[in-house]
This record gives sequence, structure tokens and C-alpha cells, in this order.
Amino acid sequence: MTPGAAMPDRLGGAPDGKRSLRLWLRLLTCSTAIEQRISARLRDEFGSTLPRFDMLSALDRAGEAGLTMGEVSRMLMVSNGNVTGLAQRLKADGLIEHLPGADRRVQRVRLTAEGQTRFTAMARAHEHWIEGLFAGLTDGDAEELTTLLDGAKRSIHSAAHEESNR
Amino acid sequence: MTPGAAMPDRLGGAPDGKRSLRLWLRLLTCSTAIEQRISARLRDEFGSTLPRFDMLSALDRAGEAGLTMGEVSRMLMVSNGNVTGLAQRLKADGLIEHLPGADRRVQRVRLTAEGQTRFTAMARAHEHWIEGLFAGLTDGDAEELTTLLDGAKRSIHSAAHEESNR
DNA sequence: CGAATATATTTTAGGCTTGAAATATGTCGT
DNA sequence: ACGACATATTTCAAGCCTAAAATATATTCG
Repeated sequence: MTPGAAMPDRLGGAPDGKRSLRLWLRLLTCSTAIEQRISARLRDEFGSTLPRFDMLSALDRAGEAGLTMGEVSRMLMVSNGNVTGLAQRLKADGLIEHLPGADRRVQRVRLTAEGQTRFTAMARAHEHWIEGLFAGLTDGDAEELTTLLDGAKRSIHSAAHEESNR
Repeated sequence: MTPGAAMPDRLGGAPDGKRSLRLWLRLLTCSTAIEQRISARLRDEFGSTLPRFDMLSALDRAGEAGLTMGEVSRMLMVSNGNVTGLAQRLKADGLIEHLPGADRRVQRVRLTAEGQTRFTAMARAHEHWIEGLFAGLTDGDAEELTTLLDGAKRSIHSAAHEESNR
């Protein structure tokens, strides 16, 4: 089955270094390109940024009850300190507000009415932009790409987990 | 052929908004996760960063003659100002040096001997890390993912180009 | 109760990144 | 030569991001 049996393929059909590097380069190129496009649009059309949009998006999904700083930090995969600064800027813009809570260690935040309105407009535009960027793909390719990326995600996480147990 | 013919699929089989959004989310999740892993390793094991590594990598490929600031900026897809700062830090570390040139507007830089040594060590480790992160994928899946990402890249660029001609 | 520990967040210092303005140099046409 | 334009880079202000230390509050256990 395996061609070139002279070379031991220790990982049983897993991609080798060069192949992996090429894959990583493609992945990075795509996501950087998309980020730069979306970021420019958000700035030009809404005077906002991707991190702000991401935080508003998390709060939008959370609804009335909002989220704690820690929850936002975990959802956005960024540091706690980062969320602190982001929240301060969004609050200064009047897009989010603090909620009182029993445990005085936790800061719970949610969208204001204006934040909700503004996010909804941005989200609609955002969806169209992304759709446009992938318009050159067939529906089947997009679906397959999503599935393969899911596999990649699992591979990354299991490698990460394995390492922390070393 | 197309099921659910009641809904007009205006883009002829292109992914719709939700599907595209899901794809984008997966793409971003994967590349963020990888970046964070690699970044942590580069910091812990080499006291370096991803942007520094990227710049060294570009200079490594360029060889003796080095690259101008503008060339680095284009290769790394970052702003000119960014490269200026990066170069200053790498020079302070003794990893790169300036080359004299005829046109006094251009700054040409290349790796020092130390920069070359250091980069080679980092690149070797980097390749292993990436290989490890994708080890959970079969070789075939990795290959297919790479191909599909190539298609995605083309789609993104053509959307970008189309927009600038609007 | 009170001390040790755990949890949630903010602060801090430093690096990365951008777009726009400023600077410096080269080139081209007259 | 010289003015106008083009090219290459740096500077600047502001935002994003991180890890580590500091702060504040809650919980647990002796």
C-alpha cells in the first residue's frame, strides 16, 4: 500500500514536516488575508475593529444576562488583561454596560441598546463580506474544507493536550 | 440536481452566508490555535517571537544579498512601519545587519552569522512543532486541505481584486 | 473566627500592528 | 539646473496583545 517503503513512515500516514509546513503556510495566508480585508471594512464602514466586533458578538449571543470578563476571555481565546482594555473602550463608546452581581470579584457585562443596534448592523455586513470572500468556492468545497478544518482542529488540540501531559 | 429548488441559489452553488461564516470561524480557530502554540514555544525555548521568526525566515531565503525593507514588508504582508521596528529589534539582538547600497532611499538588510545560526536552530524546531500539530491528520487529508485552501486563497484574492475595481 | 488557599480581575511593561504624516532621495521633463 | 513627481522609509499616535505581578474578594478548614 505505502509506496517508497524504504523510508520508515513512523506516524502511519501522517503528514511529514514539509507537507505540514506547506499546509500551515496556506492556512496562515488565508486567515491573514481575510482578517486584513474584514478589518479594513470594519474600520472604513463602521469605525470599529475586529477584536471589538468579536467581543460584541460574544455578548450578543449571551443576551440579557451578559458574560463575565473571564467568560469573554475564554470565548475569544485572549488574555484576561486584553478583555479589560477592550471592555473599557467599548464602554467608553457606550456599546456595553456593567451589571451588578453578588460576587464582587466578577465583572458582568452586556450590550446596551445602542450596542445591540450597532452590532446587528455590523454582523449583517460582516456576513456579506465573508460570503463574498468565499464566493469563488463551490458549496461542496466549502463544506469539505470545513470538515477537514474540524479534523485539523482536533489534531491541534490533541497535540496540545499531549504536550501538557508530557 | 439542486435540491430545494424553491430557493434561488444566485451564486450557482457558491456557499451561502451561514456556511461561509462557519468556514471562516473554523479557519480562524485553527490558525489562532497554531499561532498561540508556536508563539509560546518560540518565547519559552528561544526567547523570540513569531514576527521576528518570520522576518529571519524571509532573510534566510534571500541569502547573501538580503532584502530591502519594502521587500520584507510585502513578503510578510505587513506595513512598512512595522518592518522598521522589527528590524531595529533584530539589529539590537545582533541577528541582522545593514548593507550599503547605491540608492540611499533603500535599506537593505541580511542575516548576520549569528542570525543565520539562530534562525537555523529555530527553523528546525519550528518544523517539528508544526508537524506535531498536524500529526492527527492523515497525509491524504493534509494534502487535500492544502489544495482546498489554495482554492480559498484564489477566491479571496479574486473577491478583493473585484472590489478594488468596483 | 481567622489563616491559608482559590478565584476573578486589573495593572504593568513591553512588543506588535496599523494608517497617515513626515522625511529623504531619486528621476524625469523641460 | 530645477521643479514636479515618484519611490522608499521612518515617525507618530493609537489600539491590540501577552505574561507576570498585584489587588480584591470568596471559600475552606482547622
